[in-house]
Amino acid sequence: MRKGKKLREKAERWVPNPNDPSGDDKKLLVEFLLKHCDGYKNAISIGRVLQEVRFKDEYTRELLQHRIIVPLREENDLFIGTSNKGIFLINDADDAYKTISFYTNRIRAEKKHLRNLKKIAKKNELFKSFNIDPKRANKIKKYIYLDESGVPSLKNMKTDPYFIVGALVLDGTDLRRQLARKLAFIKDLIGKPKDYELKSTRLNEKQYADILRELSIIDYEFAAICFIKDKLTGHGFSYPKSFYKYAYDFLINDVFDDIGEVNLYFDEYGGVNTKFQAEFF
DNA sequence: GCGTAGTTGCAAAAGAAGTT
DNA sequence: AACTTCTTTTGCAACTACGC
Repeated sequence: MRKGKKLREKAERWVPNPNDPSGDDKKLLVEFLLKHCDGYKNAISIGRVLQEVRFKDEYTRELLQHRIIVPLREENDLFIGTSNKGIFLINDADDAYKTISFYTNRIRAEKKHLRNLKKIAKKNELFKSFNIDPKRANKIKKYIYLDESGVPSLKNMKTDPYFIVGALVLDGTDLRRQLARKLAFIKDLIGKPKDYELKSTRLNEKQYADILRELSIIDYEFAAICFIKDKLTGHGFSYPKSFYKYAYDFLINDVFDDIGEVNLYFDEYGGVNTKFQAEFF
């Protein structure tokens, strides 16, 4: 409980930037929240906030969000939580959890749409003759991480019936940084040291759920292909090297959209790194 | 299925700042 | 001075979740 108290005290001490024209109204809102909306159980709708607080300026619902609430969320000493009941001041773990869930679900829902649109765009070749502004294209860098499971050989089918290749696609460098930060946070969350190597087999169910929830906020794309060796008839599959190459060709072509610059990261396994990477381009 | 909650992208308009 | 380009302001519309 000590931590919660600390946050509250920080909010009490919070003062706006003196040359912020909305500073006074921000302070009014923070004071109102401290008095009436401490914690998610005391959430109050923006409509009621507008009725009860004597702001200096006139606000609509959205204007209050744009000018006051959103900027306040960039502050470090307090956070205005949200739920379907209204806004409130975050004080303890429950409050934070409520708000994190709210955002996470929202983002997940939007990402579902994003994925579907990308799929449809690809299927219908919408981007085939689409030229992105070259000035901008240079700035978008993609990072694709590739990894496989199993071996690309048809030799030991009983013990090793599948060959799986997977790709993780990240847009831009700041996303990479974001992911690194997130992983550090996750290790902290499940009580592991910074240099701990995350292995899914070493996690219990709760840790698994926590990690998936945290990662779901990051905007990555993921694709994987599973080859069932039993069902493979083509001649080329009997050669591990061409099988391997075919698998990654297939995956990368599927995962690719032809925008911007690409960096490929292969898993170190088998020293294939440079050799195969060279063969793809 | 409808209404209400918060949130945010979008577009239009207005203003600011460069450019020729 | 005229034109263009960028930024800011502002309300609308759309999204999901949830309760009825």
